[in-house]
Amino acid sequence: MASDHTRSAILAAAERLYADRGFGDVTLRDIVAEANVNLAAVNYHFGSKDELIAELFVTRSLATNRERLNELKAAEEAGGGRASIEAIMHALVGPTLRGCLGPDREGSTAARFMIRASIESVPPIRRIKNREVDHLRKFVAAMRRSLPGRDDAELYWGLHFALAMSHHTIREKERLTKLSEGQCDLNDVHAIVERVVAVSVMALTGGEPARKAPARSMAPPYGRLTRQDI
Amino acid sequence: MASDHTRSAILAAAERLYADRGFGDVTLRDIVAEANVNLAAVNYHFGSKDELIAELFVTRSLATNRERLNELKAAEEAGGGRASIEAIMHALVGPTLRGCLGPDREGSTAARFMIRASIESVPPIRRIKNREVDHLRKFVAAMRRSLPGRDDAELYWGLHFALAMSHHTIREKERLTKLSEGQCDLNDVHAIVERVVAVSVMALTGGEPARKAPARSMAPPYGRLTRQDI
DNA sequence: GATAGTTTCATACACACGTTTGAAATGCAA
DNA sequence: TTGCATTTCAAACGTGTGTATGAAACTATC
Repeated sequence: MASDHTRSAILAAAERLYADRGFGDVTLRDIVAEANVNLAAVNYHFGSKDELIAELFVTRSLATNRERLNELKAAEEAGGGRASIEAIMHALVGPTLRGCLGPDREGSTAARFMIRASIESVPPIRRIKNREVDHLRKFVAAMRRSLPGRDDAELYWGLHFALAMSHHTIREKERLTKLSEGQCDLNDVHAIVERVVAVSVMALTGGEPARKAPARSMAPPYGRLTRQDI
Repeated sequence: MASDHTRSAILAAAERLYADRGFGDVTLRDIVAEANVNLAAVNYHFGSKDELIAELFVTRSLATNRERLNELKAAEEAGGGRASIEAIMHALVGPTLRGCLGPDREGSTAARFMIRASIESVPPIRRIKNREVDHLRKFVAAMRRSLPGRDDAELYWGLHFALAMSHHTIREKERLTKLSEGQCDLNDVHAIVERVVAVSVMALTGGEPARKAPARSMAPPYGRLTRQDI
């Protein structure tokens, strides 16, 4: 294996191109040209185009999910096993929103890639997203601890709406900017997170406002992926 | 032109197939086989595959938007030029949710097609959706009349979140059902509409609950489309 | 420095796709 | 019927695609 140079070059080039032009418009030939490697290298290193896309998405997804769970764990420990519903919602939507809208450290190709993945929904990515349910159950469990009296269905709806608002904001940020003629500030990620959390909490509790929480971000460089799930 | 038989058969077959298998998996050859017409007929009648898809989507979109504006107008007239914010949100999300989730009259292929269009986001459909901004401005205007003191940005965010919740519910209804193990009832469209409206209103006003409104639906049979916009 | 394993490379394969073509069929008016 | 426009049809076109192949280059171990 030696240096992994080819492999990493393919991953980086693919992410860059997909981020810029979308999945539909990028061919393997585009990718290998951008990466300065041979066409056959993709199938040699990844097996197929779909597996390449899957690996890109899984890597980024894992990072986000890890962040989510870290925040959740931290919030629960700080609260002696029971986090506030605000903190839980924060852990749920914060990493995704910051990862896609935030000023992320090493250039925003990872962010733009995830936005694309959120918009275009190509088969290999859809397959991975469908496994996200287990991940979300951990949040439902935390919510149940935080709001013990609540009907479970209410918790699911609250979670669902929180994801709705964060994903839709990511997906349609251009449209919202255009519609509002710039009056909605899509650059202040912190404010957006607070806003989404506030509405989510209202949806769950039926009133009273929200409060604060910390900040982090996504996008590691690519290394070899130790095969695991989302 | 005679009977339009071929044209309509293509539209019906295409909508059925796209609804069932998605845009990515259906070729022109599949469509003409299903419609029992010749391959060249598609290009003869529609010019290209993309124009066929666009026509399908525009037809259904127009119906929904018409319904939205009708409800909005009715609400504003009933209120003497100023509708309640509940009624406005209702007019915004009701037709879409009923159109995609409701038990619609003539079989649900139109509904399933619109769900697909909401999930897959193929280029000709994206192009059409981008023109929807003008349509939404009418709702912003109504909201401004209904909540005169509010900052415009707040109105845009409220509208944005309302669309987020309704679209995400349509797009992810399967996942929500799975996640909640059936505890979230995705069949009771009326209840869903009320729920989305309630949260939207809370997002806009910061508290107090919502109230009721009427019901209608989409999905006309296909006739020739008098060329117009969304 | 020969050998075995890994990686790269140019090239070709196979084929599914949207579109085009030009002729045949059909419909319609005079 | 004749003539003209519309519509249908079978067939092919051309190209862009992911993938497969088999030889060459490289690397590391003994």
